Amino acid sequence: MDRIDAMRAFVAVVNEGSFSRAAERLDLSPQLVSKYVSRLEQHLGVRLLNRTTRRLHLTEAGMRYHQRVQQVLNDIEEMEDQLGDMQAQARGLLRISAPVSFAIRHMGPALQAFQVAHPAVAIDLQLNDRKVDILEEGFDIALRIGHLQSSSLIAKRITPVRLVMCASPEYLAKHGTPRQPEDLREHRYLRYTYMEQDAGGALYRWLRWEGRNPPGELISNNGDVLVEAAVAGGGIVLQPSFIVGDAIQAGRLEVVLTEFEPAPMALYAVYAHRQLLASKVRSFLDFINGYFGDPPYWDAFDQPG
Amino acid sequence: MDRIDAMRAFVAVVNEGSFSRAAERLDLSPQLVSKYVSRLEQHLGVRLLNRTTRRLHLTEAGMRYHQRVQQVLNDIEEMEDQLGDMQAQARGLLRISAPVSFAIRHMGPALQAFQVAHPAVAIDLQLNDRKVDILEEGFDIALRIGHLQSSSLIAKRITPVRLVMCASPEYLAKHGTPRQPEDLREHRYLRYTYMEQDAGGALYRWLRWEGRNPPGELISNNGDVLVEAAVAGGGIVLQPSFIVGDAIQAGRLEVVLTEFEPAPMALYAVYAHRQLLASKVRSFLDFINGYFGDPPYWDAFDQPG
DNA sequence: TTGATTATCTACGATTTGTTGATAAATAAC
DNA sequence: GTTATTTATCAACAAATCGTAGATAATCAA
Repeated sequence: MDRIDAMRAFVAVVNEGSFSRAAERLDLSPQLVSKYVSRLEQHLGVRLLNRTTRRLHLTEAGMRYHQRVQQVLNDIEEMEDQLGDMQAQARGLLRISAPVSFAIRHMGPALQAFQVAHPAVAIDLQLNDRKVDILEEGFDIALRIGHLQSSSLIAKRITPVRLVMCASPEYLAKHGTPRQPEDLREHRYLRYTYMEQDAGGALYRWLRWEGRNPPGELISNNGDVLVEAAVAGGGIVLQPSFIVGDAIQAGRLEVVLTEFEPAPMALYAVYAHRQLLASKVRSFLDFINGYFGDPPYWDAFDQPG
Repeated sequence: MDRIDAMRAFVAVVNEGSFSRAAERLDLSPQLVSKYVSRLEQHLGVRLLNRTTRRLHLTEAGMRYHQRVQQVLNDIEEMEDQLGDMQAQARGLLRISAPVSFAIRHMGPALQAFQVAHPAVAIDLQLNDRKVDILEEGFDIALRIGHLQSSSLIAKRITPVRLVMCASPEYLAKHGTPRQPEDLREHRYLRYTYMEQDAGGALYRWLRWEGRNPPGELISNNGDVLVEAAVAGGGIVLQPSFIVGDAIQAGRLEVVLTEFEPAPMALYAVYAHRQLLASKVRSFLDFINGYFGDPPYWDAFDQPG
C-alpha cells in the first residue's frame, strides 16, 4: 500500500464525508478507499473514523491526524510541483566546462542567445582544456574536442572540427610553401601540447621530433598563442579551423597542404546520462546542437566571397 | 511502491553517501534501495542522483528534493509518534454519558480515582437518562442500565443492578407489609417513568393500573425523588439497589417481597468498536469494570454488619 | 415494512514486490 | 599496467499484495 495514497484517501473521506463520494472524487472503487483507510488505521494503531453505513464521525485521533496530514500532503504536492516546474521549463544553474580557445571565440554569443531563449537558466561557464571529471566537479555539460573517455557518459556530437595547417603569407614567402608532408621537415612547427597523437593523421609523423626539443621550438597549451605566433611569421601551425578561420579569411594566414588535411575531429557535448535529463541540460543540448551550423560558420573561409 | 519508503531510501542514500550502506542501515537489500530510488526518480520525472559505482553526486533537483523531503519525513514521523503516544499512554478527552441517579451517587469518586491513575485524560461526564446516540453525539462511552440497542455497538457488562422493592418502616407499619405480589394492589406505588416492562419480572403485573392514573399517583423520571418520597412514607418504590442501598442500610427503608426480587439487570458500558480502541477508552473500561466490586459495594445491605 | 444507500467482507486474477544470481564499471593494491 | 575488490544495476522468479466484482449487513427514508 502506498501510504501517501492512503493519506489522500483518508483526507478525501473526511472532506467529502463519505467513502463512496471520496472514491468517486479520487477515481477509485469504494472498496479500495475503505481498504486504504482501514490499513492506515492499522498502521497507525488508532481508529480514525467511527463509521456507520450512513454517517462518519472523526475520533479525536482522527481529528488530529486529519489536520496534520493535510499539511503534509500539501507539502509533498508543492515539493513535487516545484520539481515538475524545473522539468517543464528550463531553470536552475547550468554548469558548463568548455575548451579555452573555443569558448573565448565562440561561446559568448551562443550563451547570450541561449539565455534569451531560456531566461530562467543561470549559466556558470568554466574554461578548461584538461578533461574535467564532470560528475566529480559538478558540471552538467562538458564541451570537448576529440572523443570521450568514460563509459558512463554520453557524448553528443555537436559540430565537426577541422584541423588546418597554415602559416602567414610572409613566412611562406620567406621559407617556401610545403607541397608534401615531408616538406614539413624543413619548417618551424608551432606545437600544441594537447594535440592528440592520431589527430594529425598523415601529417603526424612529420611533426614529431622524436622527443627531442629542437632549438628555438615553441610549445604551448594554448592555440591562440601559437596562432598569433604564426600570424607574426613564426612558423606553421596545425590548429582547428574555429581558431584560424578568421585569420585565414582576413588573409593573415594561408592554408597549406589542403589535400593532406586530417580527417575532421568533432566538438562533443558530454553529459552524465540520457534518461530523466534535467530540462536545462536538454534545452542547452538542443540549442547548441543547431547553433554553429553545418558546416559551422567559422569554416566559411572555404567558400571565399 | 510505498512512496514514503522510497523517500526514506533516498534520504538514507544521500546521508550515507552510498546505496549499500543505506541498504544496511534500512535493513533492505541494496538492489531494493536502488529500485526505490529509481522509481522515485521515474515518478518525479527528475534525476536525483548521478551515480557511478564509486561515488554519488546529487543533481540540483536532488539537492532541492533532499532538503524538503527530509522535512516532510520528519513531519510524518512526528505526527505518527504523537498518535502512538496517545495509544501508549491514555490521554485526550474522554466523553462519557451516564444515567443521572447512578452518576450522582457513584461516579464522582470513581472518576476521581480514574484520573489519579490516568492524569493525562480529561473527562466530560454528561448525565442523561435517555438513550444517547453515542456516535452522533460524540460520546466515547455511554453507561446504561438495561440492554443495548444498536448492533454496531459493543456493550460490556460492568456490574449487576438489582431492583429492590422497599418502603419506609413508618409506611409499612401504617399500611402493612405486602407478603405476596398481589398485596401490592392495596399499596401506593411510586412509579418510575423509564422502568422497562420486563424489568419488574413477576411484580410487573401488579404494578400496572392498566393505563389509568389513580388519583394521587406520583410518577417521575428521577429515581431519587421517588426514593425520597418513599423515605418520607409516601409509598412503595421499585428501584435499583444503588439508589436505595444507603437508605436501607440506614434503616430508613425496608425491603419487601425479597423472594420476588426481579432477575437482576446490569450496568453496561456501551462503546463503538472493539478494535483499535483509543487507549483512554480501553483504560476506562478496564478501570470501571473492577471498580464497583462483585457484588457491588452498594449491595452491602444484604450482609448486615 | 420495504427499498435504497452505504460500508465492508470474501474471493480471485493481475500486478507488484523483494530476492538471488549475474554483469559491468570504477577504484585500490600490487 | 594489471588484478582484485567494491559497488550499482540488470534479469528472472517465487511470493506477496493489489484492486475489482459480487455478496452481505446495516442504516435511514418513504
